[in-house]
Amino acid sequence: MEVTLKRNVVVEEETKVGCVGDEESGEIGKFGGETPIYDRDSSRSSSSSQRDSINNREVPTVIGSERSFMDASSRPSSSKPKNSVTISQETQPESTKAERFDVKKPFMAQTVKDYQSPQMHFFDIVQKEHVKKPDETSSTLDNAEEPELVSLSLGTRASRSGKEEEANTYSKGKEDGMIKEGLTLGLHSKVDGSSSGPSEALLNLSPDNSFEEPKEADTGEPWPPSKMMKSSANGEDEVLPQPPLKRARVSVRARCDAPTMNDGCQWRKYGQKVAKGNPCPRAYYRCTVAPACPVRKQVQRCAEDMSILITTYEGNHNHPLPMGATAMASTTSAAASMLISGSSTSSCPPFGSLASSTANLHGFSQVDNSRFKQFYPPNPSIYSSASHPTITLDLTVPSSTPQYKFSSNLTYPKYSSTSLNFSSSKSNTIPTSWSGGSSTYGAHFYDKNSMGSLNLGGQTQDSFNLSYMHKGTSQNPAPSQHLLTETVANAITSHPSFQSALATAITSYLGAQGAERAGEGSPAGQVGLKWSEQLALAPTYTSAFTSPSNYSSHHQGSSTFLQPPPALLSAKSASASPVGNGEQKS
DNA sequence: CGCATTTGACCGGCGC
DNA sequence: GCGCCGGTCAAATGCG
Repeated sequence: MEVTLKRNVVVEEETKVGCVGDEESGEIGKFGGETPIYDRDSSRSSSSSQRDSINNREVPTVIGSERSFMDASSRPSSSKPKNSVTISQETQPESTKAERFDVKKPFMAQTVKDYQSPQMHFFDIVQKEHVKKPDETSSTLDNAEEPELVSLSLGTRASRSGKEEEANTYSKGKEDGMIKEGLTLGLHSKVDGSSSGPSEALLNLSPDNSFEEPKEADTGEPWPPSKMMKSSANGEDEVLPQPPLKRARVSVRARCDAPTMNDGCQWRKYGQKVAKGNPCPRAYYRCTVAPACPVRKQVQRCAEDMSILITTYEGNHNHPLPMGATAMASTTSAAASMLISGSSTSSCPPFGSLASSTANLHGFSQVDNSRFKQFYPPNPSIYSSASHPTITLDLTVPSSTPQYKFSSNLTYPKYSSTSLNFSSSKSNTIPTSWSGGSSTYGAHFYDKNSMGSLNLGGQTQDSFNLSYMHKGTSQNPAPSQHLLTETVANAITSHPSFQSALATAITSYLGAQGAERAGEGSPAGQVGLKWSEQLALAPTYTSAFTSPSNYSSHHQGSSTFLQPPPALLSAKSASASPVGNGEQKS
């Protein structure tokens, strides 16, 4: 939470990637002068210190420190169902928070407004589509909608039941809020399709889960392959006996002094361990915004560069996200969707035809490998564990102004990993490029939706992967980085998922900086806000990506659309199925 | 007193 | 089958 994504965001896969470390947890604390996250004693003290730091520093941040959320919003322990998440909540800030948010409140309020309208619009569109194409959109979608939004079940099989239960549980708790959630869920389910339904699409990193998880609701949780296999077997899914994928992960590298990045969600630390590849201890957090939220995150310092904090997200939120959390969630979800669609898709039928997915993978992987390795040398260890497809978002930016270049590097054996590198050399200022892309994309997005085809993913991906990636790879096996960059940039631009990911990343990034600066009193914060606003301005795009946490669920839904949920929509649209996992959606 | 964090133990997957 | 390793659990601890 720290919020301070100061500059760079580097994406990496697992923490393993870059870190070499030397230090131990205690040392980590050194960073930032902050409390060492890992260090026990220090941590405690640190915890307090962290808290303080968070509170104090982060204040500027939109959402607030984790802790603040914890306190403010429902705690898991309390298990009280949250009430519907309403915008007001977003603002959540309690009295304490209020202080923090003073500056931002106005912005937030406005932002919320901005989002609402678009979202509403979005929902309408979605509903229309469903109505129009009941058949095509998987049955699941229909299901979801029909009853109440609540039913996430969608096409997914058994897992669904379990998931639904959780979802229900969760929703039950909130009865009041239920409706919204229901919507949210419904959307997700629709969108996601397969996915785990309940959870928000945003974080739905793992397609797999979505299908498989029988029990828990959460999709987020990791399923052992065996389980997955079983479930699949039961199910019908198109899921072939593919090797079970574990949930996709999205790792974000950012420079931060704080022990953890302030992503707007509430997290509770449940474990810490030293991973083999990195001396720096890895901290395990689980989302406490909702009691049953399956989302987990791993935080680890990069040994090489202690200032770099690698945060890996896994799972989908099954609850509305706080405003602050939206950006990150969107980013991660988008990245995940990309990953899924691009690479791991195969595992997830919903995402697209296997063939397409496979093609994507290959293309993607190739590209990455050949070209992007440059950016990120493949680290064998990284992928080794690879049961988890991982996308890395690199937020480390050398210059104060975030530049973005995308490099996707995939080395990937089983799973491709994609990294979005904002730090790269060529840079377009985010705003410029982004804005252009976003707007364009947004238009695109809606169009498609309006058109009724949800399969952004299918076509998009194909086009994206095949066209861009392939071109790059095949045609230009060894293009200069520059070419690569351009190619990638183009691809990204065209690809919704990338865009969304980029947008969110940028947004979050700016927001973070802005927050910091704001805290500092510098105008920069405003800039960040403005930036967000700009994004918001584009109704389509905005709604999808920047929507406030409250809308997160909605947001997800929207995002889902944005991202291509593949096959479901397109290829499989005919079939009922799939579940769509819409998860991915960004 | 309540709660979050810490941390050792435990579990399951994977490779040899 | 064994060991390694990642990830999670849960009792203990300490803070507010």
